[in-house]
Amino acid sequence: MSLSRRNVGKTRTRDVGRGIPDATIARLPVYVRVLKTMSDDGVTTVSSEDLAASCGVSPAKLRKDLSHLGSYGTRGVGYDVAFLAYHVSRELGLTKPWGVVIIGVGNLGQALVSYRGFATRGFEVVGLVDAHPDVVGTSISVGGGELTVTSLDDLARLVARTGAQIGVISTPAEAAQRVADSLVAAGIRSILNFAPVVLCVPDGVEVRKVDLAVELQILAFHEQRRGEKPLPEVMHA
Amino acid sequence: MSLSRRNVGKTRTRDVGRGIPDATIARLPVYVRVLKTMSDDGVTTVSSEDLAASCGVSPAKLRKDLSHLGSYGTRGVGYDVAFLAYHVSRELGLTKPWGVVIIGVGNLGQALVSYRGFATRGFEVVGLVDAHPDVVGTSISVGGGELTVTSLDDLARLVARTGAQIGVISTPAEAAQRVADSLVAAGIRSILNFAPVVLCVPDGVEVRKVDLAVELQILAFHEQRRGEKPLPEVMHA
DNA sequence: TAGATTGTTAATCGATTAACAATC
DNA sequence: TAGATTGTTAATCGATTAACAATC
Repeated sequence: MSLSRRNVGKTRTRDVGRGIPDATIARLPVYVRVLKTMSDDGVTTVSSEDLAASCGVSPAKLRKDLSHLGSYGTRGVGYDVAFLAYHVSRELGLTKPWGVVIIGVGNLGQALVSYRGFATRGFEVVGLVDAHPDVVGTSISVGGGELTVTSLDDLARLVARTGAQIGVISTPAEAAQRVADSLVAAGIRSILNFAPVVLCVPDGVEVRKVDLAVELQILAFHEQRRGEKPLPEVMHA
Repeated sequence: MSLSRRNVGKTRTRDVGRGIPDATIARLPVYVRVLKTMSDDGVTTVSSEDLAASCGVSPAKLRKDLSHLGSYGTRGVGYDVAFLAYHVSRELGLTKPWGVVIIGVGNLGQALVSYRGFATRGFEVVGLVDAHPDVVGTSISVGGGELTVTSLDDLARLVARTGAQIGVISTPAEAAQRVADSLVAAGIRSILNFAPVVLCVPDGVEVRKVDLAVELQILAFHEQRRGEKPLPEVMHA
């Protein structure tokens, strides 16, 4: 997490709108998704107990999380699903669509381009960038339309023209830092990094990292631990 | 994180080998990767300060993390890169390769299959599974060889034959829970879930979830916050 | 011995949890 | 009013940090 973020101004009684804990923010998207699904299914009201169960958290944690946003429930009744969905969405900034530029149109990049989950949750891929001359100029279908892959040299113009706010790095590790520098130079301050490298960026730029192999390695650790104990009846005799 | 994990047996003076904090475990893969890169670059010794900088953490945190594994450094000198890399790898269970089965060979699934990062970090894709009849029976090239996509009905046999320990779910949301049930029935106890759903699994099964849209939403939140303050000179006058 | 750097301690900070008063 | 459920409080737990004694 960014070192530059601190809880300043703790004097206020209720921290509504400010100083929402990072752990809470990371869970809000889950709440939004589950609430919208419930809403689509025709559910109008839900208790913290039921909503928490659907979200895979404890009711206490859910209520605590929501209390940071304000008071959107009714004691003795529960939460209005649509009403709460709206307010959590708004808090996350999902009322307007966000423009995303994807840099690196290899295997992963192309999978991301055609990932339905982006469009359905408020993100629009507005630009594709690659360094490879063979790929630049190619057309790729995104959602409804088509996008032409741009050269990395044209990134700043692309960002200015499309108003993109988020950059996704899906290049090989070697290229990632250079791409990050270009993104920052182009005015992007939110980066999602799939390359297995620690990026250096100036203060004020937010980087989130997804490393698929890291996730597998954490699973492997637990798997190994599980394997240490069992079969206790056959102690190498 | 799994509710079933607790720090039991705190009586020991040093918790080497047991009770490593979850936060530490999540960082170990980063240390391993950076150490291996350094080792490949011919670096033989490194201080906690330099290694921490390369890993994007503080030196204090790095030393604290490593202290949970044992005492692999030399005071006044630093850490032997290869030696430390080996021991952290071993702790994570990366000395033997792990078999991975990927369920859902759509866009994301195919990107995962051809992701170099798996093989290079100790994971081998040993099975591909899909529900769609058109895809079952198809051959897909993985690393060196080829794999034939199997039907979901044959999952248990596939797992038994290949000895796979980890299941990756890259299906649409609707199919994910059923796939998880099949994986558990087939004996898999480590699942990496890319579908945007909260999976229900029995105790003892470890699930990690990667939700690409969630990462973007967290970025959007911060981006929105950033946008609230600026341009203070032009207060809608 | 003097300088460097680890491994550990203790203090701080943030997140989770359980319990309950407020209130529909 | 009685029953239900939120929003808040206070206690607990775990993670981070800074400082330093141990020791190469």
